[in-house]
Amino acid sequence: MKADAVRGHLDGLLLAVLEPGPLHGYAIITSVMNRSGGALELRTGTIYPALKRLERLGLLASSWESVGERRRRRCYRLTDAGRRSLAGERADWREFTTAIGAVLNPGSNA
Amino acid sequence: MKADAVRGHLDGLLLAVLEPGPLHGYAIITSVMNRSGGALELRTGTIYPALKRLERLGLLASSWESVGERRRRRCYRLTDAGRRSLAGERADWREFTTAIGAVLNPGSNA
DNA sequence: AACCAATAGGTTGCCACGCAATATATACCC
DNA sequence: GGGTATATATTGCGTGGCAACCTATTGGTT
Repeated sequence: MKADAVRGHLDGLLLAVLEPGPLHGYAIITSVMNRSGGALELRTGTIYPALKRLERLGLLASSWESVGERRRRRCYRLTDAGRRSLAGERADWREFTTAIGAVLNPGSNA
Repeated sequence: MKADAVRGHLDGLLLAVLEPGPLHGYAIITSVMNRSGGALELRTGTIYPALKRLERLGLLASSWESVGERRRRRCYRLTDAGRRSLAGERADWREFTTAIGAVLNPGSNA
Protein backbone atom coordinates (compact mmCIF):
# COMPACT_ATOMS: atom_id res chain seq x y z
CA MET A 1 0.00 0.00 0.00
CA LYS A 2 1.52 3.29 -1.11
CA ALA A 3 2.13 6.05 1.41
CA ASP A 4 -0.61 8.62 1.78
CA ALA A 5 -3.15 5.95 0.84
CA VAL A 6 -5.65 6.68 3.56
CA ARG A 7 -5.73 10.38 2.71
CA GLY A 8 -9.30 11.61 2.94
CA HIS A 9 -10.54 8.43 4.62
CA LEU A 10 -8.71 8.51 7.91
CA ASP A 11 -11.59 9.92 9.93
CA GLY A 12 -13.85 7.09 8.83
CA LEU A 13 -11.25 4.51 9.79
CA LEU A 14 -10.78 5.96 13.26
CA LEU A 15 -14.50 6.23 13.89
CA ALA A 16 -15.04 2.70 12.60
CA VAL A 17 -12.52 0.98 14.86
CA LEU A 18 -13.98 2.82 17.84
CA GLU A 19 -17.48 1.62 17.07
CA PRO A 20 -17.28 -1.66 19.04
CA GLY A 21 -15.88 0.12 22.08
CA PRO A 22 -13.31 2.58 23.43
CA LEU A 23 -9.66 2.22 22.50
CA HIS A 24 -6.45 4.12 23.15
CA GLY A 25 -4.19 5.43 20.40
CA TYR A 26 -1.75 2.57 20.26
CA ALA A 27 -4.56 0.02 20.19
CA ILE A 28 -6.24 1.96 17.39
CA ILE A 29 -3.13 1.56 15.27
CA THR A 30 -3.02 -2.18 15.81
CA SER A 31 -6.77 -2.49 15.31
CA VAL A 32 -6.63 -0.76 11.94
CA MET A 33 -3.70 -2.92 10.98
CA ASN A 34 -5.43 -6.12 12.00
CA ARG A 35 -8.77 -5.29 10.45
CA SER A 36 -7.06 -4.38 7.18
CA GLY A 37 -5.11 -7.63 7.14
CA GLY A 38 -1.84 -5.78 7.67
CA ALA A 39 -2.34 -3.45 4.70
CA LEU A 40 -2.78 -0.24 6.67
CA GLU A 41 0.01 0.75 9.02
CA LEU A 42 -0.84 4.14 10.47
CA ARG A 43 1.86 6.24 12.13
CA THR A 44 1.64 8.08 15.39
CA GLY A 45 2.15 11.35 13.53
CA THR A 46 -0.96 10.44 11.62
CA ILE A 47 -3.41 9.38 14.27
CA TYR A 48 -2.61 11.44 17.36
CA PRO A 49 -3.27 14.76 15.67
CA ALA A 50 -6.31 13.23 13.96
CA LEU A 51 -7.77 11.98 17.25
CA LYS A 52 -7.31 15.42 18.74
CA ARG A 53 -9.04 16.99 15.77
CA LEU A 54 -11.97 14.57 16.00
CA GLU A 55 -12.31 15.29 19.69
CA ARG A 56 -12.26 19.01 19.01
CA LEU A 57 -15.03 18.42 16.48
CA GLY A 58 -17.06 16.61 19.12
CA LEU A 59 -17.01 13.25 17.34
CA LEU A 60 -14.84 11.62 20.00
CA ALA A 61 -14.41 12.00 23.74
CA SER A 62 -11.34 10.96 25.69
CA SER A 63 -10.34 10.14 29.22
CA TRP A 64 -7.17 8.99 30.91
CA GLU A 65 -7.04 5.41 32.00
CA SER A 66 -4.51 3.98 34.42
CA VAL A 67 -2.81 0.71 33.68
CA GLY A 68 -0.33 -0.75 36.15
CA GLU A 69 1.54 1.59 38.46
CA ARG A 70 2.61 4.59 36.43
CA ARG A 71 1.28 3.88 33.00
CA ARG A 72 -1.42 6.02 31.42
CA ARG A 73 -3.54 5.62 28.32
CA ARG A 74 -5.73 8.18 26.71
CA CYS A 75 -8.90 6.31 25.89
CA TYR A 76 -11.14 7.50 23.07
CA ARG A 77 -14.79 6.69 22.59
CA LEU A 78 -17.45 7.65 20.06
CA THR A 79 -19.92 10.38 20.89
CA ASP A 80 -23.41 10.39 19.43
CA ALA A 81 -22.25 12.92 16.86
CA GLY A 82 -19.39 10.57 16.09
CA ARG A 83 -21.78 7.72 15.47
CA ARG A 84 -23.81 9.86 13.09
CA SER A 85 -20.62 10.99 11.37
CA LEU A 86 -19.54 7.38 10.94
CA ALA A 87 -22.78 6.65 9.12
CA GLY A 88 -22.04 9.59 6.85
CA GLU A 89 -18.50 8.38 6.23
CA ARG A 90 -19.83 4.99 5.23
CA ALA A 91 -22.28 6.55 2.80
CA ASP A 92 -19.52 8.73 1.38
CA TRP A 93 -17.29 5.70 0.98
CA ARG A 94 -19.95 3.86 -0.97
CA GLU A 95 -20.49 6.86 -3.26
CA PHE A 96 -16.77 7.30 -3.69
CA THR A 97 -15.99 3.71 -4.59
CA THR A 98 -18.98 3.56 -6.90
CA ALA A 99 -17.88 6.69 -8.76
CA ILE A 100 -14.21 5.79 -9.11
CA GLY A 101 -15.01 2.15 -9.79
CA ALA A 102 -17.40 3.07 -12.57
CA VAL A 103 -14.69 5.03 -14.34
CA LEU A 104 -11.89 2.57 -13.65
CA ASN A 105 -13.81 -0.61 -14.41
CA PRO A 106 -16.80 0.28 -16.57
CA GLY A 107 -19.27 -2.48 -17.24
CA SER A 108 -18.38 -4.31 -14.04
CA ASN A 109 -21.49 -3.15 -12.25
CA ALA A 110 -20.02 -3.86 -8.83
CA MET B 1 -18.53 14.34 -3.70
CA LYS B 2 -16.12 16.29 -1.52
CA ALA B 3 -13.30 18.28 -3.10
CA ASP B 4 -9.97 16.51 -3.33
CA ALA B 5 -11.81 13.22 -3.58
CA VAL B 6 -9.87 11.78 -6.49
CA ARG B 7 -6.56 12.49 -4.81
CA GLY B 8 -4.26 9.56 -5.42
CA HIS B 9 -6.55 7.99 -8.01
CA LEU B 10 -6.46 10.55 -10.79
CA ASP B 11 -3.89 8.78 -12.91
CA GLY B 12 -5.98 5.65 -13.02
CA LEU B 13 -9.06 7.61 -14.05
CA LEU B 14 -7.24 9.31 -16.90
CA LEU B 15 -5.68 6.11 -18.15
CA ALA B 16 -9.02 4.32 -17.90
CA VAL B 17 -11.02 6.77 -19.99
CA LEU B 18 -8.31 6.68 -22.65
CA GLU B 19 -8.42 2.91 -22.88
CA PRO B 20 -11.19 2.72 -25.52
CA GLY B 21 -9.45 5.30 -27.70
CA PRO B 22 -7.76 8.71 -27.88
CA LEU B 23 -9.44 11.76 -26.40
CA HIS B 24 -8.59 15.42 -25.93
CA GLY B 25 -8.58 17.15 -22.55
CA TYR B 26 -12.04 18.60 -22.65
CA ALA B 27 -13.51 15.29 -23.75
CA ILE B 28 -11.67 13.53 -20.94
CA ILE B 29 -13.42 15.76 -18.42
CA THR B 30 -16.85 14.98 -19.84
CA SER B 31 -16.00 11.29 -20.18
CA VAL B 32 -15.04 11.01 -16.52
CA MET B 33 -18.17 12.91 -15.59
CA ASN B 34 -20.41 10.70 -17.68
CA ARG B 35 -18.83 7.42 -16.64
CA SER B 36 -19.12 8.40 -12.98
CA GLY B 37 -22.76 9.33 -13.38
CA GLY B 38 -22.00 13.00 -12.79
CA ALA B 39 -20.22 12.40 -9.48
CA LEU B 40 -16.73 13.36 -10.63
CA GLU B 41 -16.29 16.84 -12.09
CA LEU B 42 -12.60 17.32 -12.76
CA ARG B 43 -11.24 20.85 -13.28
CA THR B 44 -8.85 21.97 -15.95
CA GLY B 45 -6.29 22.82 -13.28
CA THR B 46 -6.51 19.19 -12.32
CA ILE B 47 -6.24 17.34 -15.58
CA TYR B 48 -4.02 19.45 -17.85
CA PRO B 49 -1.01 19.29 -15.54
CA ALA B 50 -1.76 15.62 -14.90
CA LEU B 51 -1.89 14.77 -18.61
CA LYS B 52 1.43 16.52 -19.10
CA ARG B 53 2.92 14.56 -16.24
CA LEU B 54 1.65 11.26 -17.60
CA GLU B 55 3.08 12.08 -21.00
CA ARG B 56 6.42 12.93 -19.45
CA LEU B 57 6.29 9.56 -17.71
CA GLY B 58 5.72 7.87 -21.06
CA LEU B 59 2.27 6.55 -20.16
CA LEU B 60 0.52 8.82 -22.66
CA ALA B 61 1.39 10.29 -26.05
CA SER B 62 -0.19 13.36 -27.57
CA SER B 63 -0.64 14.97 -30.95
CA TRP B 64 -2.42 18.05 -32.22
CA GLU B 65 -5.58 17.49 -34.14
CA SER B 66 -7.27 20.09 -36.30
CA VAL B 67 -11.00 20.57 -36.09
CA GLY B 68 -12.72 23.15 -38.30
CA GLU B 69 -10.76 26.13 -39.56
CA ARG B 70 -8.68 27.41 -36.67
CA ARG B 71 -9.51 25.07 -33.87
CA ARG B 72 -6.93 22.72 -32.36
CA ARG B 73 -7.16 19.87 -29.92
CA ARG B 74 -4.40 18.08 -28.16
CA CYS B 75 -5.26 14.42 -28.47
CA TYR B 76 -3.95 11.93 -25.92
CA ARG B 77 -3.62 8.20 -26.37
CA LEU B 78 -2.32 5.35 -24.22
CA THR B 79 1.16 3.99 -24.79
CA ASP B 80 2.03 0.37 -24.08
CA ALA B 81 3.54 1.48 -20.78
CA GLY B 82 0.29 3.31 -20.09
CA ARG B 83 -1.69 0.16 -20.64
CA ARG B 84 0.52 -1.74 -18.24
CA SER B 85 0.24 1.07 -15.73
CA LEU B 86 -3.53 0.97 -16.00
CA ALA B 87 -3.49 -2.68 -15.06
CA GLY B 88 -1.40 -1.78 -12.02
CA GLU B 89 -3.77 1.02 -11.07
CA ARG B 90 -6.69 -1.40 -11.21
CA ALA B 91 -4.88 -3.85 -8.97
CA ASP B 92 -3.98 -1.07 -6.55
CA TRP B 93 -7.59 0.08 -6.52
CA ARG B 94 -8.80 -3.38 -5.58
CA GLU B 95 -6.26 -3.64 -2.77
CA PHE B 96 -7.11 -0.17 -1.56
CA THR B 97 -10.86 -0.65 -1.46
CA THR B 98 -10.45 -4.05 0.17
CA ALA B 99 -8.25 -2.63 2.92
CA ILE B 100 -10.33 0.45 3.70
CA GLY B 101 -13.58 -1.45 3.27
CA ALA B 102 -12.47 -4.12 5.72
CA VAL B 103 -11.88 -1.50 8.40
CA LEU B 104 -14.90 0.61 7.61
CA ASN B 105 -17.39 -2.23 7.17
CA PRO B 106 -16.02 -5.32 8.90
CA GLY B 107 -17.94 -8.51 8.39
CA SER B 108 -19.29 -7.42 5.04
CA ASN B 109 -16.86 -9.54 3.09
CA ALA B 110 -17.32 -7.53 -0.10
C1' DA C 1 -25.17 43.09 -34.56
C1' DA C 2 -24.89 41.93 -29.93
C1' DC C 3 -24.80 38.51 -26.58
C1' DC C 4 -24.11 34.16 -24.34
C1' DA C 5 -23.20 29.36 -23.55
C1' DA C 6 -20.54 25.64 -24.89
C1' DT C 7 -16.19 24.07 -26.56
C1' DA C 8 -11.10 24.07 -26.10
C1' DG C 9 -6.59 24.90 -23.95
C1' DG C 10 -3.69 26.70 -20.41
C1' DT C 11 -1.18 28.62 -15.74
C1' DT C 12 -0.44 29.98 -10.91
C1' DG C 13 -0.63 29.69 -6.07
C1' DC C 14 -2.82 27.87 -2.03
C1' DC C 15 -3.33 24.75 1.76
C1' DA C 16 -4.94 20.49 3.96
C1' DC C 17 -3.27 16.47 5.57
C1' DG C 18 -0.75 12.27 6.17
C1' DC C 19 3.88 11.08 7.01
C1' DA C 20 8.87 10.85 8.38
C1' DA C 21 11.62 12.00 11.95
C1' DT C 22 12.31 12.70 16.49
C1' DA C 23 11.64 12.55 21.51
C1' DT C 24 10.31 10.50 26.03
C1' DA C 25 9.02 6.87 29.24
C1' DT C 26 7.31 2.34 31.05
C1' DA C 27 7.10 -2.83 31.02
C1' DC C 28 8.93 -7.22 30.28
C1' DC C 29 12.03 -10.87 28.88
C1' DC C 30 16.59 -12.93 28.36
C1' DG D 1 22.13 -4.47 30.82
C1' DG D 2 20.16 -4.77 26.27
C1' DG D 3 16.39 -5.30 23.16
C1' DT D 4 11.61 -5.23 22.00
C1' DA D 5 6.92 -4.01 22.72
C1' DT D 6 3.86 -0.72 24.69
C1' DA D 7 2.39 4.10 24.96
C1' DT D 8 2.03 9.24 23.89
C1' DA D 9 3.30 13.32 21.54
C1' DT D 10 5.26 17.17 18.36
C1' DT D 11 7.45 19.37 14.34
C1' DG D 12 8.21 20.25 9.62
C1' DC D 13 7.87 18.76 4.89
C1' DG D 14 6.03 17.46 0.33
C1' DT D 15 2.39 16.58 -2.57
C1' DG D 16 -1.29 17.13 -5.40
C1' DG D 17 -5.87 18.44 -6.63
C1' DC D 18 -8.33 22.54 -6.76
C1' DA D 19 -9.92 27.43 -7.06
C1' DA D 20 -9.28 31.21 -9.66
C1' DC D 21 -7.95 33.18 -13.52
C1' DC D 22 -6.95 33.92 -18.58
C1' DT D 23 -7.51 33.53 -23.89
C1' DA D 24 -9.89 32.08 -28.04
C1' DT D 25 -13.30 29.72 -31.24
C1' DT D 26 -17.97 28.11 -32.45
C1' DG D 27 -22.80 28.28 -32.83
C1' DG D 28 -27.25 29.64 -31.44
C1' DT D 29 -30.72 33.30 -29.98
C1' DT D 30 -32.66 37.66 -30.02
